[in-house]
Amino acid sequence: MGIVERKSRQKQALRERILDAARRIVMREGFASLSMRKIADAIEYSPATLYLHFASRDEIAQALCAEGYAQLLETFVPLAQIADPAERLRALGRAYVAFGVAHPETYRLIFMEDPSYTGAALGGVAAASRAAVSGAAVMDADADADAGADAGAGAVGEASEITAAKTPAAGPPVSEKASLAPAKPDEDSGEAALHIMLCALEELKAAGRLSASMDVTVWAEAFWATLHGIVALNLTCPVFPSAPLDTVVGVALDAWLGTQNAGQPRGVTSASRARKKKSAETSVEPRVEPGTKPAIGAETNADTKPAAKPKAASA
Amino acid sequence: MGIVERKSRQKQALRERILDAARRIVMREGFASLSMRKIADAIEYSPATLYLHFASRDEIAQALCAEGYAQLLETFVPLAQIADPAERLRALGRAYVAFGVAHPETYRLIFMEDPSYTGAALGGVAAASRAAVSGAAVMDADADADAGADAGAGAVGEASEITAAKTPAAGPPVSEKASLAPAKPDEDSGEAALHIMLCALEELKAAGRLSASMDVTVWAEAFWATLHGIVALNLTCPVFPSAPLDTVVGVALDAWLGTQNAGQPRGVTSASRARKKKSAETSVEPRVEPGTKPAIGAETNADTKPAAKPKAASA
DNA sequence: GTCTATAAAGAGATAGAC
DNA sequence: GTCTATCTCTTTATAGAC
Repeated sequence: MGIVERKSRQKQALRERILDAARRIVMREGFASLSMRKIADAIEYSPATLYLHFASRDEIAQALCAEGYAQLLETFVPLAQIADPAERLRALGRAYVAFGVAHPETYRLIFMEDPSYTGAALGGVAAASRAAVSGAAVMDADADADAGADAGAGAVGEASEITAAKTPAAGPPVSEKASLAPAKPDEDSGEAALHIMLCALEELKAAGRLSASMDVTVWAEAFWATLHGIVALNLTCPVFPSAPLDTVVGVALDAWLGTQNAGQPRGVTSASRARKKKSAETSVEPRVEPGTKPAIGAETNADTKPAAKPKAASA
Repeated sequence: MGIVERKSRQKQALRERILDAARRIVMREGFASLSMRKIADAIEYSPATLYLHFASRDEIAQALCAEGYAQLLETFVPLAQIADPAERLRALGRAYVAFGVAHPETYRLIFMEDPSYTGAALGGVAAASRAAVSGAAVMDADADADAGADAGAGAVGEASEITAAKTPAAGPPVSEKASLAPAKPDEDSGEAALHIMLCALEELKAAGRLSASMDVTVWAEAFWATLHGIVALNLTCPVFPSAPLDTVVGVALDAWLGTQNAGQPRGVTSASRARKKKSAETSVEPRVEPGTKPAIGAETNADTKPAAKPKAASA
């Protein structure tokens, strides 16, 4: 029986190579210019071979999307343990923007390209959010969010392994993936990511720091829209952030979460912070260069913004 | 000389027909599937003819963008006269979202497609905004604004000229072009539209209703990003507004402009309004069906959301 | 499983006749 | 100015040899 297993492994390996190549092409040239031929060339196989592993270009795109959602979720998980819900939301917001800026083409693919891609991983999120809002008490949800549980450890530092483990398609080694659920790229990581935000919001409301009459889901969607707008404009509008992106994000967070700096991590008064914080601001997500002008943080494994325009198909 | 004029007119007419056809195709099938051949078929000319009027597909796209910006500006102009700056910003925000929802493919083309398209009409906006912030007093520009004159006929009244005036990059005296500025699609309507918002913001600050230390430009950009995010998610994310879009927009406006309903047009208290206003809400822009579930207002000349996915090029 | 070869469709853009 | 005809290039996807 070892033979079939080996073959299965080989097949799986080629599948991964295909996805790897596809991911690289998307990051380099944008999703629009991803083609079966390019993938085939990149992995030095014939185009026909790809169809033995994926039924169509679209299926590859879906797989890439799932990876993207998982990747985003990974940046969220370690932040889920921040105690203060407002501060946690701030961190999540910054991480979200940082993710979009660091992986422009991935973000584009996931959130700005095709409704069917965006919807695929978010299909049940509406239902999920409603469930969270209605029934479950504030904290019960993080039962599945084991990340936050043991995270009782230090600030952000400890949980990093958790996320590291859930890397993409860690497939074989993961054994019981249930415990590491958020890592699986083929799971609905998108919902999980939004769920983290929703939970923080619930706590915020429970703490009385959000109008009791406010519909949490609506608030969350509007908040998300703000973050998405910042990322999207940043990727699409060349003149968008005339000020450093950090500043814009800060203003937005202040608008949504109030100007209070209840949390400890930042030591600037809200008033002075609102205007020009380019210097003192320290972002929460790892590896952010505070002084960077336009980007929030981009060095790690970042998609390079394609020089070639991501148009449909130019001659 | 009448002959050359006639020929010029005919040439111009064909140019318009080309653009008309292109616009229809974009609205029906999305920009990605706009091709020279389709345009040629639509107007019953040969593809080669198109190249006598436009150097490339890209040039046609640029022209469509300019039209789109002008269209957006037109919806802004009548709102520019709303006296209270906060209320004006609310109206502008709602109009912006309504425009995006009513003309999804146009909005996509202008703000979500290619940076070069988005940047073309917004090139100088950063500089312009800075100029507005620094030098000119809040109201000074309305001297030369006759643009709103004919437009102002309708609903909101008299002051529309004010904003219309500041349309172009203010730099060279507006003189003759200013008169018809908002209508001309080939002018930088994009800047003008954003400028209207910027002015309202300046007034808001001048009225002391915005933190004096706040950088207006940053605030404006973040505010814009929120609106853009709402529209963009609405167009791209199938599950986005779980609540009526109106509600989400309302929450966002409350977050940015405070919860006060200083203006008169809406008769709901801010508290009750924030949660479920699907019924009582009356939007400011014309022709808005209050009861509509997902859309803010969509019947007039709306792009139909293409059934075919606006992907790159599917087989 | 993987290949070569190719079908079928579509794109942008141009040459040159009229 | 307009057309026909065509070049060149790209794409997804499949058939059938090996």
